[in-house]
Amino acid sequence: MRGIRVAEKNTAGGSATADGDGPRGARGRPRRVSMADVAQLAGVSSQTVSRVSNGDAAVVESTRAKVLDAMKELGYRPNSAARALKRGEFRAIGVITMGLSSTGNVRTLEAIAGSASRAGYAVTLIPLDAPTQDNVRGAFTRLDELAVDAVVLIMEVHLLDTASLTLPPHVKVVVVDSDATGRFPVVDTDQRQGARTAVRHLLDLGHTTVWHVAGPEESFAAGRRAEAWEAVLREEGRKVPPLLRGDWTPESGYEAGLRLADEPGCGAVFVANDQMALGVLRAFHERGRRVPEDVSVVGFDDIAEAASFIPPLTTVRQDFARVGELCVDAVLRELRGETVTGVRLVPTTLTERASTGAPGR
Amino acid sequence: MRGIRVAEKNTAGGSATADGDGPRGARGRPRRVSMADVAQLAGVSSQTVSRVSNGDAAVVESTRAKVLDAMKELGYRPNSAARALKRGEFRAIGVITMGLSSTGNVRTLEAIAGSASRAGYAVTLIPLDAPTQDNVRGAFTRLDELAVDAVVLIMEVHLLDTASLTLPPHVKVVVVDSDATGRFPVVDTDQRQGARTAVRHLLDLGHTTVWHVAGPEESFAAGRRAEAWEAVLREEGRKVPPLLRGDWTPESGYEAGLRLADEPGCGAVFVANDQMALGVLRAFHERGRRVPEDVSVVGFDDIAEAASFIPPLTTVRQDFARVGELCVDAVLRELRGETVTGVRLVPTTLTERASTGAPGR
DNA sequence: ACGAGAAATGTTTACGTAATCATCGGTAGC
DNA sequence: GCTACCGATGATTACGTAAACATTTCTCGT
Repeated sequence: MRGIRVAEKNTAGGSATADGDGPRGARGRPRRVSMADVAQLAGVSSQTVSRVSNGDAAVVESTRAKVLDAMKELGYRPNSAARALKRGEFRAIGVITMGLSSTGNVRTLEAIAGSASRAGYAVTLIPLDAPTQDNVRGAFTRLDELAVDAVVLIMEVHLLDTASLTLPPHVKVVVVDSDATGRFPVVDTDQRQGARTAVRHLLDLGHTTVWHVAGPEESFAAGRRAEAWEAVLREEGRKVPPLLRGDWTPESGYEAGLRLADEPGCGAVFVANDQMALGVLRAFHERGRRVPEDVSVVGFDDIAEAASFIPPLTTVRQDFARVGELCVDAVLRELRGETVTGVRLVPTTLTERASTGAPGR
Repeated sequence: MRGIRVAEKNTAGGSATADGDGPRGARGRPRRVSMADVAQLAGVSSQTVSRVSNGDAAVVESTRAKVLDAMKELGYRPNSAARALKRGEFRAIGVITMGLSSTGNVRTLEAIAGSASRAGYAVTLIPLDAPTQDNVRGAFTRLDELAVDAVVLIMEVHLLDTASLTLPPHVKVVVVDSDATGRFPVVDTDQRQGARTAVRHLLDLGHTTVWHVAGPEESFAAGRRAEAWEAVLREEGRKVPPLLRGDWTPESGYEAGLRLADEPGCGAVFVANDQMALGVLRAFHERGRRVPEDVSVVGFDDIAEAASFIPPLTTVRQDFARVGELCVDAVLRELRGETVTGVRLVPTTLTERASTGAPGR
């Protein structure tokens, strides 16, 4: 048993209904306790029970107490299906993600769930097995059969572009990790600012230029980070080395790292995420390129493991909690009927650790 | 715009209702398309629409076609709230987790979401900010206001033990990462088998004994892994070194690693998860203890990063996908009225990489 | 003391679906 | 040709809640 009990009705004694041992349906199957049951026991109308249940109406203290007692005795719980039907809203937010493998998605999801919960909203997870357009289309098609009032899309932009999606008219949408389509509000980490900070940090340390291991081409975030990297170098009149591209995985970072290890002029690398940075560090380690003595490495994300890499990784910390908060905020505004547009960017902070240092020591 | 359109009603021309421009509620507010609207357009009763919508009743082909056409023209979508109210079930599974920071929780959640989706069930995420008993109690209290038919608890056992929780009587429960309380079905990775495999692997390589960095005391999984570690050593008549304890984080692994680095007799370590193993590897690296030449290290989980550690980590792979699958399976059985009891254990596999080798080279 | 007005509570109804029962038309058996 | 039955479809109703409207009770100013 271990301390878990199943709630029992009528624990306080006293029969709930006059005609037997609790509420029963047509076929004698025990029914859940409804407002009518509470109303009967409390000697009030079911509407008064409703008012007490929703807290907001004017009910005199003595009546409220009677109703609350009756609720407690019967173990009354509002039926959310009936509520949703009557109110025309579910108090639920759907989150569509392409898998939970990436730290960013997960942490954003977690923050959304937290904020939503605090606002009295539930979060329904709508996973996509594979990032195919068919799957995306399918998710959108089923959207209005799903019990959600709004949807947060955590998705790379190319899947939104190309699929000709049909959105149910009453479902509100907020997009993360994508650009402003003009139709939906967008919340995202300030990718440019983060990438600029990383590159400038390396230049400030005295490196003549900075190499870049980018994320996949389809990724909006990867594109922005690469753009900002190049922009800073050009602003500062530095040579722009050829760009290497990975797919966010440590393995792809390792591949890129092997190639960088063979570049004699490579003294500083900005890697587009921490997982790839891990691979880069391993490649450098295997090739005898010391970090940070020979090469400095900066990552992006600040995953839980980054502080324990060899060496501990200097990286751009994303504030996923804030992203999630803003998503929920935008969703709630939309549900209130406000028109929310534009892009809200969440700033990053540079976490300096041991993987960066001055060149040529 | 980027290819996203909002669905329009009546695209095929032809007015939906005789009296105006679409269905409207009492206050003229546009209403969602209901069965009645479809029925009117198709010239049948709403009951027939229901039958078509649910697919299972005997409807003649010509009638079905008429109804389907009308549905398409009006853009009809079933109202899940009304459905849930009528059927008395939500077709939704709640997942209660203590945060999504641990890889295991996330991957189990992901697998649950996938399996549930395939079975036509939605997944509602019920996050707990902090693993306090108040929070757990609160989640359980709100459970039957939430639109779920069943709940999967991914939670360390001590929180279940000590909190005197009250479960709504109609909500089915399945537990992960916990022991058999006798009340609920349990699904879990076979912690013992996994740990035994890890320890035996090290002994088979020729190590005289194996040290262990365990997870926190409150964790059921950590306890089982430590027990199995000790059991194997005793079975084999080996010396049982003192147990070190971490809290699953890389930092705690680093602390343990520093201490192990000072133990001259330590040639093999079984670390209870990969994140702590990362910390151990860093500590060994800093202290000049070569892995695997001087010390062998085995982890547990096989996180995405493990293959890119320095050196790549030999670790026990958990089959989270299978765990999620079995959770959903158990939940669905319970919902069908079957009585599901006992523990279902999912086997692990050892992934051999470069962090283990024969001793004393 | 009386009536206006407000506050508290009750009554009716609709939300959209699907189970149940009723009805209608056709068909096979005699 | 009549009845018994079956398959297809329609009509009614309940699920539990909350909005809208109705009624009752109380308070206060004159």
